[in-house]
Formats: sequence, C-alpha cells, structure tokens
Amino acid sequence: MARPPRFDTDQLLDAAVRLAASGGPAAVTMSAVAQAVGAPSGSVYHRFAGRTALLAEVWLRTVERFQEGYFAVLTGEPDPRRAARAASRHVVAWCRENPDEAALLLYGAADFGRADWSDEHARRADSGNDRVFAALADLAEALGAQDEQARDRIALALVDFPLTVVRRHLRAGTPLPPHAEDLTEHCTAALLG
Amino acid sequence: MARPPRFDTDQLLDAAVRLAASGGPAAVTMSAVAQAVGAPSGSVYHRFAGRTALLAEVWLRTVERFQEGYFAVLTGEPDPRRAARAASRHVVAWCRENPDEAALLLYGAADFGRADWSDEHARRADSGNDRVFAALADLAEALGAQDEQARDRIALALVDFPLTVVRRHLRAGTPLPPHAEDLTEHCTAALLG
DNA sequence: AGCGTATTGGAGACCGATCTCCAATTAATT
DNA sequence: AATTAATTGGAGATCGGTCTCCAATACGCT
Repeated sequence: MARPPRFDTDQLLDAAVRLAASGGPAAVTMSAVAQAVGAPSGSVYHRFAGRTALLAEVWLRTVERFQEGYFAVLTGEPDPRRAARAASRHVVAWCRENPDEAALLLYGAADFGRADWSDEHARRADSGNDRVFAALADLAEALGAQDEQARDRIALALVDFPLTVVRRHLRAGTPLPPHAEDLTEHCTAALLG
Repeated sequence: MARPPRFDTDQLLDAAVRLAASGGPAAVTMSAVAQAVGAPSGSVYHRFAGRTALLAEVWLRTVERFQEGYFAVLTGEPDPRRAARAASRHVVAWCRENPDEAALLLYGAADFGRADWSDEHARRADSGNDRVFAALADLAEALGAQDEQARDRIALALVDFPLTVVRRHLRAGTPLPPHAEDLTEHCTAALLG
C-alpha cells in the first residue's frame, strides 16, 4: 500500500561502514551517506532519526555481527584451551574477511557518540557485551583463573590482543599477512601460560 | 620590540590535549581551544596556520614526548631481555603519569588528519618513528629474532601490547590498576618466549 | 478508477566551525 | 616622546553539515 523503497536500511549502513572505514567516525555524515548511495538527504532521515541514531546503528550492527560468530566459537568447543585458541584465531579471520567492518571495530563505542545514544541503543550495546563477557567469564573459570589479574589476562589474550594484531596492519595500510592467525594463536597460548 | 604574548603555544596545545582526551580528535576545534584558554579565536590562528597544523602539532608533541622516554629506556639497558621488560613497563608507567596524552596515543596519526599534513609535519612524524623502529630492530636482533614473524612479535610485545592494556582501562573509564605494570611485563616476557 | 499511504526528491533554514581582516594594544628601541 | 613590531580582541564572511518541510511519486487495496 505504499511506494516501494529505493534505499533500504542495510544499504545505507553499508555505505556508512565504508565511510567510517576510510575516514573514521567523523566521515559518517548524513550527507556523505546520502551521496554515497545516490539518495537525497531526506531519504536518510526517513530511516534514521538523526546522525546520532545512524552512528549507533552502524556501530551496533557491526559489533553484533562480529559478536555472533565470536560467541559461537567461544561456546562451541568444550575444551577451554582449544576454545581460547579458536577464539583468538577467529578474531583475526573475521577481520580478514570483513576488512571495512574490522576498521570500525578498532574504534570504541565512545567514538560513535555513545554518550548521546538513546536508551534503546545503549541497552542493545550492553546486552551484546554482557553476553560475550559472560561466556568469557565461564571460559576463565574453566581455565582456572583465580584472581582479577588472571581474568584480565584472559580477556587481553582472547579479545584485545588479536584486535591489536589487526590494528597494527590496518594502521600501516598493509593487508593482514597470511601468518597472522598463526601468530595470534601462538601469542594467545603464550599469554595463557 | 613587541607586545608580550598572553597565550603561548604550549598552553594552547595543553588545552588541545585535554579536548582530544575527552572527546577525541573531532573535539579539537579552533574555537574550542580558544574558548578553553579564554582567548579569542584570532590568537589561535596566530600560532597555527589552521586546524590541520594544530592537529599535527598536538599529535607530534605528544608522540615525541612519549618516544623520548621510550627510546631512552630501549637503548639504556645493555641486556636485551631486561631492556624489553623495562620498555613494556615504561609504556604503562608513562600512560599512568600522563593520562590525557595517553588517550591521544591510542588514536593514530590518521585520526589527526595526517593525510592533510604539511611535508614538514609528515617528516617529523617519520623521523621519530624511524628512530624508535631502528632501536626496536636492534633489540630484535639482539634477541635473536630471525624472520619477519619474530620481529612482528617483538614489536607487538614491546609497543602494541602495553598500549592495549592501557586502552582497555581508558575505554572502560577505570583508572589503571596498580598491577598493570606487572601484568604487562609478565605478558611481554611470555610473548618473547 | 480512485483512495490511502509510504517514500522520494529536493529546497532551504539554521547552526557551528574555519578562517580573514583590521583596529586597538603593549612593550622594546631609538 | 616617537617609532616600530608583534600580538590581542573581536567582527563577520563563508562553508558544510544537520535537520525540517512538503509537493510529487508510485504502489496496494477496494
């Protein structure tokens, strides 16, 4: 009962991802997104309440896509040491397959204006993080982590370190070398001791 | 032979650092800096050719301050393993003492508009990086690193990993815990094998 | 065929940031 | 005291981005 949309939400978000990947969050403006898909700015405002909402959605879609696979790897393997290695490999592999979205992941929610997000958007961010954090805590327990320092170390080994390997190459502008997964897995194992 | 300046360069850069630390590079605008020190915008333009130059200077001053101490630690200790541990500790300690500047360090030159910098600014950035990179290469050799993968691992252990520990806490908004230096040194040692 | 509705497509108001310009100010020099 | 030079302290032009508004459009439904 209505005119068919010419520009759907995902198409606009895809453009936003490309813009953010090449120019950072600051490059994600309503006009830039509109221009990138060849739409008038009015159409962008039809999908997103404002720039704040667009930034929130582009960040959340990216993080949720990443977390989906990451969570599956984390919980899909009963042996905790193998799960840990698989998780750290997965981070690098996902970034290799999704270089633009990976570039987003290296920023933080704060860079995408989290302070101004609606409650709904903030809630979505929290719930995704909580789920991964819980899985990580289970794994930490299975690995015998006792104190906070040991848990910190596990989070570093399974999330932050792999992202750092990716960051290094993305910043340098070079593609991820073939051995990046091996290097990361190796280092993760070393960090777990 | 002239009216004495009321606002000197470092004072303006200090304000720029605070702005960048709390709101990212995007928050560093000419007017925001002027307002932060109580100066009219004209005075800011008297010191910096434009926003591009201001961003370059704020980034370069920060990185050069960091690199100065880092380079000293890297080259001041003859035993390579001890030098490596000291370097990784130093990164965390420096960030603890300079939290605002540390927040800048977690971004990249690209976020401070490196693509638009003057040749002079770009040269300064390269020369600082080259110096540290050379010291790091010497250390890698002393540690017996053979292939590229081993060198990557050393750079990760001595620079990227410590910064990641800092990033984790800065992003979470929590202060660096007392054991951060120990944790980092431990992990660096583990990464070096 | 005609109605209702969701979307398009674009014009333009508004706002904040960059940058220019220049008279006024202040201090060292002559 | 007069001169000169560097800086201040703004006023305002200009540009780009956000956001509003509405007529035109195209489809499903009756």
